[in-house]
Amino acid sequence: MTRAARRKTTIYDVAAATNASAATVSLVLNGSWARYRIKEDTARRITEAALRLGYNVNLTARGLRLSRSGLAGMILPHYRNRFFADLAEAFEAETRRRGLCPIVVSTQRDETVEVNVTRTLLAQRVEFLFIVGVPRPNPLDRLCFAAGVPCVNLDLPGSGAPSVVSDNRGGAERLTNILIEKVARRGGSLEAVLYLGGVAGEYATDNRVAGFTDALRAHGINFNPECLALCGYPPARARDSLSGYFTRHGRLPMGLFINSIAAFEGAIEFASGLSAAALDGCVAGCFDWDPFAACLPFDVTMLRQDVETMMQHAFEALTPARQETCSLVVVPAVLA
Amino acid sequence: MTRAARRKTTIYDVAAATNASAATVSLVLNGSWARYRIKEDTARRITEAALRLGYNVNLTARGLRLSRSGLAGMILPHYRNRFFADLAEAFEAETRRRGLCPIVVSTQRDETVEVNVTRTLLAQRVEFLFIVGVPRPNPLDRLCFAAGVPCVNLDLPGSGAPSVVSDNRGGAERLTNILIEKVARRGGSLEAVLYLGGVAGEYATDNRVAGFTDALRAHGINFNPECLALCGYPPARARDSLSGYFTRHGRLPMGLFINSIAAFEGAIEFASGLSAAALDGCVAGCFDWDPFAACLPFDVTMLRQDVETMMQHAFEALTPARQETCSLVVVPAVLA
DNA sequence: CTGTTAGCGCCTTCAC
DNA sequence: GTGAAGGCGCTAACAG
Repeated sequence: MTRAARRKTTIYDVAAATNASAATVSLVLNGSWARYRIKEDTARRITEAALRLGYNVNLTARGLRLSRSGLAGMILPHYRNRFFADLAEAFEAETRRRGLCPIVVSTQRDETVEVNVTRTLLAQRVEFLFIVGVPRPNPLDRLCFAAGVPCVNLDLPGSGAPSVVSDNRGGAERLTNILIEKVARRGGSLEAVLYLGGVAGEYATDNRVAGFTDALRAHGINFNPECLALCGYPPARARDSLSGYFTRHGRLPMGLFINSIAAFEGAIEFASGLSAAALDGCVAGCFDWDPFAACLPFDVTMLRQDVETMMQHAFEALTPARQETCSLVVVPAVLA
Repeated sequence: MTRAARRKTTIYDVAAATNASAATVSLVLNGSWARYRIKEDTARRITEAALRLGYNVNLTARGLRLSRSGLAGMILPHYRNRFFADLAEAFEAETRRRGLCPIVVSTQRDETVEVNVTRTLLAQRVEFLFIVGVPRPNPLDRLCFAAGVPCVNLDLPGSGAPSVVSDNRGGAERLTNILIEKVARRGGSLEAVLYLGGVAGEYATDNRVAGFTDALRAHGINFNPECLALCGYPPARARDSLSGYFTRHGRLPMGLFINSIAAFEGAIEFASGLSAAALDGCVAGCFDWDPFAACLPFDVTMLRQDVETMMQHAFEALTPARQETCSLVVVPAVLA
């Protein structure tokens, strides 16, 4: 039989092969045959035939019948950093544990793609949807609500559904305190601490900056807006920004608070062109984590977003009651 | 109306609301109404009602009817390096371009998970499956074949389906030549070139080692098995292996051929504890790429697997004729 | 131009 | 213990 001609084997094929009815086959193959007191022999015959014929449930048909697709959806910007990659893997693991099939789709931060993908996933009748790293998730939340599909915003919050985010502010404050302590121990000036990367007006950046300035103020440091280099996300911007600082001050900042791993990449790119002497005595903290960055010959403390805990809260937020409240769960970040 | 009570609106709802039949609604909503010369007014009425009622196709039902799920599957080990992450994103992009919905699932290199996930995806009736980075893909290929679902092995080849892989051997040879040239220009001994990482007996490692030794031989270097530190994949193994070399020889190798990004991570970890003097004059080449690694203060040349081209060949291998041949396409790697 | 009919493969209820 | 029947939502063929 040629490959193209073959139709997949159905419960009817199995039924015909065993002189049983499709209903019996269904009962047996779903394990609920004991409840119907089907003869053990019949059950065995059917199981064997199914195996022999290479039977495989058609989850599409089952989904239609049961109005449950067995699909779970997640959309995220991309897989190219550890935070998103880990989130995707944690989601898949938990999803599989629940007997569902994960559908993770990246949207490259394109709003049109976000909407289209959400529409597609809803049309596929995913049983719930996690919306990760979308700055304005409300339109997507509304789509889910209209479709009666529970959803949760992760990483970036929205008012249209429960949200689970990292403790950007508290984490940044903690990280800054570590930075301050290190600088002080080296006898450096606390004025010379720079915040590098991120975008003003953005949820994560704003909160991290708030934590940063909280810590500075608590140490009696009169805050200077020039300490903020919110130059955006692309590594090249961070590189150029740090380069500019270096040119203006003739040296690196004593302490460097780096907004995220992308900015850190840019900082490293600039630093890699400097002499060892120029780097000496400089300490850094980064709100984000990467295994590569973790083994660099620089004094850098990294904060990791607690993906496991976030995922746990996200799944808890799927219950109908929680869906109504649109609660905001803030998960502490951990030192890497 | 409470959320739980709401049933999703179907074409029947739209039909009832517009005094049309379900078939007409279906035709209109699928855009093929012009072909059936449906009155423009009717079409408009139906379109409007659909929008107003928040109608959304049920792709499950459509899939059942058409025996086409609209789903495309890919399994891969994980998302935690750029090669796999880029592969996943390229797959998604191409898949969406074809009007399909991508399902990418990571298996953590667990054979049981690989089989279960493949089964699930086949049960979801994916229209084809890409199998990425599975050392022994044949069992999975057979499952797909039995289900009549086209599949392609990517990154690691198998004899049960067409395969698309990087030119491990040629790429490694090219990279080694660059390494040799650099070492020679610095007046270093070509004997002191080390291959670090990977596992003997494994497809990718074996081919890369072959390319490595090809290049050495072509330069008249009498091959020494001690130049091969096939210590495995975990960064810590590479770190310890390099540390051992350092202890034995009192210095780093002049040239370092690194099997993959994971080994590079380990090498960096060890190197970060060395003085600048100890690093000076040492050059490295890595068969793999990472944006972070690319901006480190080390002389390292990196080879990137050409994900776009691989993906292109993979999609071409989906045609029935190509499925029969189980061909092997070897895609050149590119300098990063 | 539009409605009717007949399933796609599966599961559940209800007879027998 | 097992089979028959109905229907999940959609679409393609065929009537009108």
